[in-house]
Amino acid sequence: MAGMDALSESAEMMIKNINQLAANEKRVRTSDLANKTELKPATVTEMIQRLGDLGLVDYEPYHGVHLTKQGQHVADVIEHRFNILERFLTEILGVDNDEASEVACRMEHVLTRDVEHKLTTFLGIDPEKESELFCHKINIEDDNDLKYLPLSNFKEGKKGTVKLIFENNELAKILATKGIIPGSSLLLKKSNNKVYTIQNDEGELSVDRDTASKIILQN
Amino acid sequence: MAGMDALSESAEMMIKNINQLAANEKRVRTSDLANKTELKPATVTEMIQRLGDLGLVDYEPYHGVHLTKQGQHVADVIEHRFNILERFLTEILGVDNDEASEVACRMEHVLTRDVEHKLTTFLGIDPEKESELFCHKINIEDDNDLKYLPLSNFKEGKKGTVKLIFENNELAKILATKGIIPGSSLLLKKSNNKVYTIQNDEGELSVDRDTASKIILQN
DNA sequence: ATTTTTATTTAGGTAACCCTAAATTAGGTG
DNA sequence: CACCTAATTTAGGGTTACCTAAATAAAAAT
Repeated sequence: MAGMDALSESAEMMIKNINQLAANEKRVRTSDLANKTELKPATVTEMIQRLGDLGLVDYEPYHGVHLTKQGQHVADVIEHRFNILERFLTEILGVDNDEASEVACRMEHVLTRDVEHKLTTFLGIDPEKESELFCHKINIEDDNDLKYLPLSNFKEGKKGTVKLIFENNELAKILATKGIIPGSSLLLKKSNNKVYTIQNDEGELSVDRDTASKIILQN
Repeated sequence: MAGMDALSESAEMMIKNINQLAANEKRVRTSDLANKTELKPATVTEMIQRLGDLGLVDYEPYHGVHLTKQGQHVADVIEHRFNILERFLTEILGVDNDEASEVACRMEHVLTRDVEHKLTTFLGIDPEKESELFCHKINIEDDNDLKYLPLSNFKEGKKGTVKLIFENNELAKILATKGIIPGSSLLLKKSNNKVYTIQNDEGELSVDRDTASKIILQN
């Protein structure tokens, strides 16, 4: 390939920013990039011209840029690395969000494929499958007053995801026949503190309180 | 302080190299640095002049350099970061030595104090105590193929020791009720990439993939 | 359609990092 | 001590990545 040499951090950042602004599919304008990157417009022009020469963006003077296939690939890799690093820093090390974001943004340019892969695995993500999807979903924040509760403490009408099922395998096996397995979701239709009626894709069933206390959900 | 702006990667590398060559306490010569860094002598001269202006080295034309107190501090920080990163990459992620060394050498310039600290703690080192000693001891014993892996990446039938449990306290608490706590051991009985059935002294339980990814084991 | 405003680019400058080639200095030798 | 050689520095050049100010093109307004 043409531009197989490592790109500079600046170049990679520009590509990343183009990608982020390109969400709305139209060409990205110089001034938008200047805003986002805190660079002067003239500097942006210069950069995107260079990226154009490298075949990473399609640049039409006075009419903005968009990423070429090659450029898109670079953006995807960078974004994935950023996400992985950010997750590692926040979830594993407990670095706070702003700092994690900054550090990840600097480290993303320095990761190798192998380290990226190993980190991904470490985070419990299957590198093969998820790599593509994961790239474009930054869902680190969102909810996260995620509560873990046994079904016995769930509120009527609430939907949740089964996270784990305690104790004996037998119970787990029986529940499994009704589609109640870790990872599945269900709705608590009714409960009166004695009988818990739940519904999922496969129908309804009722369990006693003791059983309910062994099914841990996340709402 | 004078040079409180972040140093460039090049500048930091030069300081690091000066420090490494200064083991034998005498002044470090231009040609030694040129050799070690793979830069041309003229380039080295230019760099160390810049570092001199910043007060990081004491430079006497034609007679080499040595680090000032300030420069020594920079070198110590960088070296510590390098060691920590290298250990993390090799011991925890299982990256092979050469690559770990290279990546660590690029990342060392990008770590913040906080991340450095948290990583140090993560490696089981008390950041306060060891910081000084650790700087100068690269004791990456090749011992072990001890890998840290999330339960979600564990092989069926494998036994392991729980090293840590990520993320939320609540989950950790729930798992603890079943004896899944850091330091305990467990066996992954079955897994199908969706449901993970584990066994320990206190019985069996099943967890979903997401939960499994938050339980880190050492085999 | 012409003018005005705004966006963009070009031109020209600075600093960090790299280089080669030419000058200079230090140190060892006869 | 003068000389030679090897180490070092200076001089001059190139690229990247920034900048400001001036020129130009596009878009908006009249």
